[in-house]
Amino acid sequence: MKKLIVIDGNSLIYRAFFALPLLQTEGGRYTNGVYGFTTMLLKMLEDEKPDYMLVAFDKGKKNFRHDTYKEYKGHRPSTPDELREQFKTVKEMLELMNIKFYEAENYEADDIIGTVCEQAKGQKLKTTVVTGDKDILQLVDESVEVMLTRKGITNTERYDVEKFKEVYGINPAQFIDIKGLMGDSSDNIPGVPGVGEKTALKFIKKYKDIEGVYENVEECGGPKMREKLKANKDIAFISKDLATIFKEVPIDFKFEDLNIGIFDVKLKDMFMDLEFNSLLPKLNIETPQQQLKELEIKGNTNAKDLQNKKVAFWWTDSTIYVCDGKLVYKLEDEKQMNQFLCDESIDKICYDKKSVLHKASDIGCQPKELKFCSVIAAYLLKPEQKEYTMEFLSTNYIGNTAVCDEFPQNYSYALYNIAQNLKKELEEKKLWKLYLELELPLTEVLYTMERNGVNIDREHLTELKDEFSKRLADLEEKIYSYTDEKFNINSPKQLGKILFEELNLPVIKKTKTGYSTDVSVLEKLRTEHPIIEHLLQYRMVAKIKSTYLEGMEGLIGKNDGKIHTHFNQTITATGRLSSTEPNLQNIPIRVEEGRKVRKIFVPHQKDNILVSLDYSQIELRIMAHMSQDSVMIDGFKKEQDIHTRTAAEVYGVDLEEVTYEQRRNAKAVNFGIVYGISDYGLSQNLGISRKQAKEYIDRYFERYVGVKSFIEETVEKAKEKGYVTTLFNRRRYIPEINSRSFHRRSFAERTAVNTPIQGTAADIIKKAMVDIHKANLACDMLLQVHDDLVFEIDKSKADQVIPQIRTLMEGTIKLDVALTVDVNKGNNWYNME
DNA sequence: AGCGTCACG
DNA sequence: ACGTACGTGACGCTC
Repeated sequence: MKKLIVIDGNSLIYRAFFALPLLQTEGGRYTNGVYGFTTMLLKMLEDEKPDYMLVAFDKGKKNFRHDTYKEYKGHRPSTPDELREQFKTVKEMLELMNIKFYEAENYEADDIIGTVCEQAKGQKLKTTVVTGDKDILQLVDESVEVMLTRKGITNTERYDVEKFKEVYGINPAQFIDIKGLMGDSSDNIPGVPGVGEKTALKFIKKYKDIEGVYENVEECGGPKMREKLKANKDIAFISKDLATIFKEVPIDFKFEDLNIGIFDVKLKDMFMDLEFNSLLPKLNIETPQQQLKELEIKGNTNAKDLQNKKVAFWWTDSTIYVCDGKLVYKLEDEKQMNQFLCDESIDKICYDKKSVLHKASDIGCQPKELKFCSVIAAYLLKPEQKEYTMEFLSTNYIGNTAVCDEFPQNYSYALYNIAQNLKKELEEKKLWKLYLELELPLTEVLYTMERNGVNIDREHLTELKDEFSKRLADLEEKIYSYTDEKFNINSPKQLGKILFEELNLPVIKKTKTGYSTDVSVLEKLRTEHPIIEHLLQYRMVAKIKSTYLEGMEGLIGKNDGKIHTHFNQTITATGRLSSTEPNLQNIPIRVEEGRKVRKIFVPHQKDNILVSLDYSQIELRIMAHMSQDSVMIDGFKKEQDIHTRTAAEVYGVDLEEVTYEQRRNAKAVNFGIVYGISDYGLSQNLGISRKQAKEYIDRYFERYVGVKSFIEETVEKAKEKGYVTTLFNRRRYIPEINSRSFHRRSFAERTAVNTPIQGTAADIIKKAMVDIHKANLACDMLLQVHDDLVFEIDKSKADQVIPQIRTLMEGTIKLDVALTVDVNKGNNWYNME
């Protein structure tokens, strides 16, 4: 029989407060109530080893009993300040212990306890109520016992039905009749004057209940007593009502939520803060491995055994380990694994949902109710983290480093507990909605895109490769014609030696290790020597050939001739996706030669076309919305070219008069604004002096005062809170925002400005992807390139589907400036118009 | 493994 | 005096 412990929080804290000396920490916090409560709770966990636990608290001073009798508990002195502050501490501690607590408006802790005991009966649980309040004794029955604290805190007396009868000589249910007659001075329940415990017990033993007493009132006691009973009949019944625990408090909970989990690591810190040094050794936060020694592992489990459970699972090559928080089950048969994954009655927590979906697909199954993905949850909490290994998750969310490959079953158990803590923290930080409505559904979209893949025109790839190989050989020859001997052009070290030592060209920039030979340097040397032009060409051609042609070729699927990139959802600190093996988010487009690579990406069926829909100026639109800058909003409302408008503002000319040069500069400033502008950065980008760059920026801020104050406020808020957020509440911590190092602090400030913008843009397109996926349109989503979605669509359906996609993309969120989407289509990713 | 370089948004 | 524009990934070289 499973065991439930219900604790009367108010009662225990009060009792501890008055029983113990007024303990104080060095910092002046009062801790005696917390200390006594904690000691008791730890003792209960240790001695009773319950399966479930719950703590009930009173809420507010008033409850429904005041409606019938407004003097109820009227004589109670108000809670001392030294005690009041301790309730909050206890609740914080319970959070870290993963122990649920409840309070309900208009009810007392007793009523919650009564309600829980009642519901526990339906679950066939053995319940122990821990309290210092004798009123609770009325709940004692075959399945409920009460631990009553006596003097002190941990000194208790256990009341089951037998014990109760022995002490009082009546049934526990009759306790309220006793109370009705004798009243309770501490609760200010009046009762019948002149009737004490002895008399009350005598009457109730004889007549069963108050009703019985009044039916036979003429036989009771002497004439004086009869007089009092008759005169106070109403009071007696009201008193009984007041003493009766209400068992139908509307609280929402499931017993599985009350599972005893693992203490949060932070509990140790809390104990140290509270100076509970004597309790620290008791805290012995057990590792999953230690606990697993006692855990039964059921091999060759049938998936049916797991129905209706909430579980976490860990999938190794040939085995799925499933844990329901108590037991670990082992699924070794592929058919059983399949059934388990597809069973809609099983709530599943996994480590990495997207890889589970892929693995499941390999055994021909579409998992259901994969409700929790630990890596995604951890990513939203710490997006700047590089990896979310099990080691990371267990040290950070259950305070344990002992999970290891040697015992894969431990992973399922650890995961079960990790997930509870991740969820809790997501809720605390208001990230749950983002998680549940955006990131988790997006995982399925990304899985589908990865499975779809992009078809490749192999023949054309070969042609391009030949062409670029020939060009590379020509360039190589030309480069060597200027040097004494051949060298490795791809080696920056060797090239630096040739340029700056053999050809004696001026050194523009240095790297940590030697001369810099990057594009910006070569561009400045262009007029100095004819070799430079060829080097620039060589670099470009070599890049295209190695990265985009040869690199791509090796990743074409043998069976389907397609490329299946991996969209990683947990890499970027801002919320963007990333793409690897291959990276399809950086296929060349800006320079014609590179752009040709896009010709190899083609539809996989001849009646299909590729369609790309991209958000126009999404980041600047978000900046306009967030900053509420009137000039920027005006530009977008009038559908003006944003860079031209900026140039007109900054140079003080009409829109029509803006020159190409002015627009180019304005565009660079606009980009800079989104990046968290600096004069140095702008000067590098435009190839101008820092002084000049600073003048541009100053002029910009004169015209765009809303943007200026938005940037200042954003930095200010980051300094205050330590993090920044997007419109969808995605969060990124900026720890260095208060650094004493100018360099680190400046970097942090730019990050603080850029992240809400870039992150909101990421939120928006992610939402669009989820919406499009849900709409089940006649299209295959293939790629996402930050502000761009690429689809494959049947030619004959394109005119119908494209507007549907566009409407969804433009409608993801209502900003103060409209979101607009441009459409391009073609028979490959190059020919798009 | 870390660096330099360069492709994209 | 400081010395970078924001966010990524892949390649080749060097150690």
